[in-house]
Amino acid sequence: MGLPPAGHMPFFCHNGDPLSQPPPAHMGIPPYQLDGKGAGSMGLSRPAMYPFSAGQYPYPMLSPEMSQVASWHTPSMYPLSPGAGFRSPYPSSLPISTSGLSSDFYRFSPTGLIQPHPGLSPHPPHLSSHPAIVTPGPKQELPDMNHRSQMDHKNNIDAKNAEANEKKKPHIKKPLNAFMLYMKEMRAKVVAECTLKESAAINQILGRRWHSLSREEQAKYYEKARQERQLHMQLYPGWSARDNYGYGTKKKKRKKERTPIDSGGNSMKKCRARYGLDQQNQWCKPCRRKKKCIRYMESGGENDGNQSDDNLGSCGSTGDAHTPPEDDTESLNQSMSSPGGLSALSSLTSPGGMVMPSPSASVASPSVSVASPYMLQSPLTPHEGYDVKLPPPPPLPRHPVGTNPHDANNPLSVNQLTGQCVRNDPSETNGNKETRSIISVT
DNA sequence: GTGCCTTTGAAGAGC
DNA sequence: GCTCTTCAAAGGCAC
Repeated sequence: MGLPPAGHMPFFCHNGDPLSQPPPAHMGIPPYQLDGKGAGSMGLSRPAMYPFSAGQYPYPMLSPEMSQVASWHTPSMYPLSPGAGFRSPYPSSLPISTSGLSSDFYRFSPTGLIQPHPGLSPHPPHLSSHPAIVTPGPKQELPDMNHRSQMDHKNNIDAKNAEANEKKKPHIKKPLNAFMLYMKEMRAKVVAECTLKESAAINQILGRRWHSLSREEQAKYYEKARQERQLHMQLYPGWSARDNYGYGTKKKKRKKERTPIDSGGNSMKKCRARYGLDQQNQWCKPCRRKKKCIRYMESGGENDGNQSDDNLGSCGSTGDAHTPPEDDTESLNQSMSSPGGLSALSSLTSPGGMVMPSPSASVASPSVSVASPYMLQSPLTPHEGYDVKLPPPPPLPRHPVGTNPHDANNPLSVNQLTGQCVRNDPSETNGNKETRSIISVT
């Protein structure tokens, strides 16, 4: 059959090295990004794929510095975009164009300024063909001029068509969020660098890279996204995200249905319920990211649903067949019943260990996250206080891939160190994909 | 031809 | 206020 699920795909670059290795610790990954899912547990890494020292990071483009150069100092945001018509140049007449905004704002083309809302007036042809601003929707059936008389006879039908056309008004897409902007920018690079073309896999890589970005770099994307939202609001004042619900077809997503455990059960607790607001640092990463609890935690054992969920970003290597999510961090804590030992371990292996003692630990609070650069600008976000009162350091800091002691791919991983492990031969895993699904680290 | 996958973030609806 | 759902991009894949 075709490709394995993206979550189980080995992500290789041409040289066989794992993709998206996070930058070395010295490159300044904020501790709050060293969460399990975003880094370690996503496990895109391949077995024993950390031959390079910090200074030998094989992918310069993966380093925040380089990505920053590529991203922020190039006039065009999509230098690698093959399609010439991908985005028309943003008109210099727009004041916002000088603010460092990406060309992505073309999606809110200046034509939108002329026509603040597509529902108010017909779109000019060039706009209707614009792929990013509004999608043309279903193919429009132009009346055949030869049948005009017949059409005249069917004015009522025309009226209905008009109504239908009105219903088919141009689709105003949502403004891209920070991550989407980042993805658009970096996708081409990842595709060019790697053998992957499948977007699901690419997105996993980009998701990890996103987490490996420095706070400042992410903040730039957040700022761009914020500006894009503002522009979108200006262009389409009456637009609501709700307008796009159910757009196109009867498309109905049911992504999360594959986790039957969500159906309920006392054994499943959410992070919030489990740890409470006071200990958000122990929440799993998605919950922290969302600033709310989005994930059910199973009290014991694993299941396919969880695994698939936890395996996000996994390269699908043997070692990552069970990549411990951040939740597993805790479970590991419990199972080992030796926080001290873990601390020592993490200090051995994780930049988190290096980061935590940092005086800049103010950012160590997961809640401070990056995630809200807005917080830096606006006090409106409900995250005040996290800066003020630092929670005690989490029992086990998050680890970027390669430093996560739980990561079987890490030579210093718990598995490796404890000998519980896991096949680490990339050639084997590469040659026999079937073996990947067999491994389950307990 | 259509939906899914996969990521994060934003926003709306519902309770 | 919290939770859930949908959508935004992207392109290969499955049905």
